[in-house]
Amino acid sequence: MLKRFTYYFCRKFDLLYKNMPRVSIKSIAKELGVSTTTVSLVLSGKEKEGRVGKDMAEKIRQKAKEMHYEPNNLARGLRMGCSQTIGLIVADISNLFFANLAFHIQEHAEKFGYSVIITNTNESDLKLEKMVNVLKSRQVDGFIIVPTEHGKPYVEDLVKRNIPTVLVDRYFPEINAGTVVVDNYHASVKAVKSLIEQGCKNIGLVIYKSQLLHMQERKRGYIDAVADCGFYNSDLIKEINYSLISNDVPIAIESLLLKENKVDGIFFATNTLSMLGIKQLMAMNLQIPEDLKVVCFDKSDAFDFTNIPIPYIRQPIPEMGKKAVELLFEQIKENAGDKRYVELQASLVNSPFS
Amino acid sequence: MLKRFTYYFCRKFDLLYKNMPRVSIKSIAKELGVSTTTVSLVLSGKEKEGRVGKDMAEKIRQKAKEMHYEPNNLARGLRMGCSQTIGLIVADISNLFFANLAFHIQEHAEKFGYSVIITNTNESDLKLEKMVNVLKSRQVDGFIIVPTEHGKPYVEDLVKRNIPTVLVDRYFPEINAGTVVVDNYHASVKAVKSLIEQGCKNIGLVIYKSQLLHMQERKRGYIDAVADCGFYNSDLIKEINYSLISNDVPIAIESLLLKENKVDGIFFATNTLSMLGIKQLMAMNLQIPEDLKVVCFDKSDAFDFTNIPIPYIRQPIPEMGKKAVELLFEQIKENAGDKRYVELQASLVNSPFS
DNA sequence: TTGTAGGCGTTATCAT
DNA sequence: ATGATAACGCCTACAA
Repeated sequence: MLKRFTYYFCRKFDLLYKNMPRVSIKSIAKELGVSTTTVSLVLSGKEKEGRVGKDMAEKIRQKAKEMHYEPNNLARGLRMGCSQTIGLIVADISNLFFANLAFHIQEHAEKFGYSVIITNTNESDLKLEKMVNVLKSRQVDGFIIVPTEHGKPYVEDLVKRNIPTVLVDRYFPEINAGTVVVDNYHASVKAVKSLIEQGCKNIGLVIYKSQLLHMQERKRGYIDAVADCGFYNSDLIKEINYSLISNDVPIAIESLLLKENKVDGIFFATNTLSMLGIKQLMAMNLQIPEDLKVVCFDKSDAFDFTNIPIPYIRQPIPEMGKKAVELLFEQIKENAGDKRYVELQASLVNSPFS
Repeated sequence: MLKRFTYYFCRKFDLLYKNMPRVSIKSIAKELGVSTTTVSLVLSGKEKEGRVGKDMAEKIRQKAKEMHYEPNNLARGLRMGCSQTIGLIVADISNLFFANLAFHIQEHAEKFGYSVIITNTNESDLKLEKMVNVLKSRQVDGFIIVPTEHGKPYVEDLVKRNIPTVLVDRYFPEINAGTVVVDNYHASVKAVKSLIEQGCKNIGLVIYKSQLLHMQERKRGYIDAVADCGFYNSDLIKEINYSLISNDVPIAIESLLLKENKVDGIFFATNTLSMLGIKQLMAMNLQIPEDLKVVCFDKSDAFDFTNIPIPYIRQPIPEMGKKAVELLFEQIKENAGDKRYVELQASLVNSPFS
């Protein structure tokens, strides 16, 4: 990827330089007739070890404030070899799950003086590759990634190059990257069992068609749970193509309700699927939970909107974000060999009484 | 703001340098026995004007790919005086409206080789100030800001310093910054009129208590619309404190339904307010639209979830994001004097049949 | 306690 | 057509 972006706009700075001379450590030093070393020492809080005079230090701080000095993080990053920046790659920041995740990652990273550059893949492997390169160019100190369906090679490459990398939500067990996921298998089991306990015998599954392990685990959880009660029927598993959801979910729902299937419960494996699915159920005038019981993976805003109780699996998003940042910092700090794999437990929540 | 962040982690690079020497223009040059100038010229696509030999150029590109060269944007930013980065400050990235806005800003900025650093204020003025400084330090080429209640001074300061700045959603008309908003006044009028057309005579307003102009405009639109029909009654305006919404919205709703008020329609001025409000209406077992008609500002995921038709004002978020980036680039390119003010029209949508 | 100088990776200017 | 060099702003060994 050597394609370079054209720099349309930078000419502006030819002008800017003359109008507004950037205030730098050097200009402060000149102003006070001291060396840049002294100023740098003071302004980066190293005056203690740096042995700078008490009054000198005060004078410098004073002047810096007066001149509205702001450190240049590009220069510092260049010098120090690290940018204090995290690259976050998610599928789509406008999805509530990722937006929440991003929020918590940011809030936690900020405490350590780190900023976050967020980019979207829109589930495209190509875009993942591109974004990895963009962020690499920007010298991010590490990556937090929600990988795409076939994104493994790009993640693998990062790990091979010893670039701090943490996977969230989705993961590749054979790759030695930091990993933060929920226990998708047991979460699914829990969800399905709850339907069974309510008396469901024909439970349908609506899930994405994907090789990604987190989806496979959710499916496996479903299968084991229904099989355990002798209710397994592969016709009740509806695998939806990501790019065709709006079309395929209603079809799947209708199929599940045909008389040969006649499900009495449905497990939706993601929030988007559940949104579309329940909408379809409504359109078909089915009463939840009277006619049909439902349980979902991930909450949707919609759930506490109605008076229909829709139980869902709650992933601990704040913890996931926090853990992801923690694992990343571990890698950034010390280039340890083995990365940590963190599995969090999800809980079953009965909306809207949560 | 001279407080400096401590650099916990950078020692890592003392190691890294030895393990994995960064491949730079210089290392490519050395490898090929040419000067860095030549390499730079080729790799930044300036070989045409730069008059570099056809075969030389090819050799360099070849080598660069072979060595996995990635340009260092920190260095380039330092040299060029611009970072190809936009600082985006929103209230809360986990809110669907801002998440959507951020998505479209990113997608558009990316086309020009720009990255976006997103930060949240959580509606705190202090945090806005902090974030402006953080992003300044990172040498962002410009700001796109959703300001906080009392954020004016910080925006003003940016503008005074000639730093490209665009306000979105909320704005200060007396500040000469680029501005992208919807016509909140007419949107509100439209919303309220639609209730009136459906026969409502006692229309309540649930809105944030805020001096911000966009809220004031929504309120003004409501007032003018009801006054125009002779239905104005100030008791029907409920102003909610942002930090107390979960508490105050239900109270407001209940108050609107007391027999002395007995509203037959409610206009919610934001999506968060509508979520909480409608939830409360449900809890009170009121049928929409039979018992009470409703209209909202901004959509919520929830709306197409039920079979209840909930009309809402749709802000053109993709266009807003695109326009914001455009206005920003205009400022970055040429330090023009007057900034543009762009007002977009919002439309009334009848969910779920949109 | 303070100063000097070199270099991080780029690009721009000026030579050759 | 290519090269040498300086500079962007910062940090830090090493002097003084």
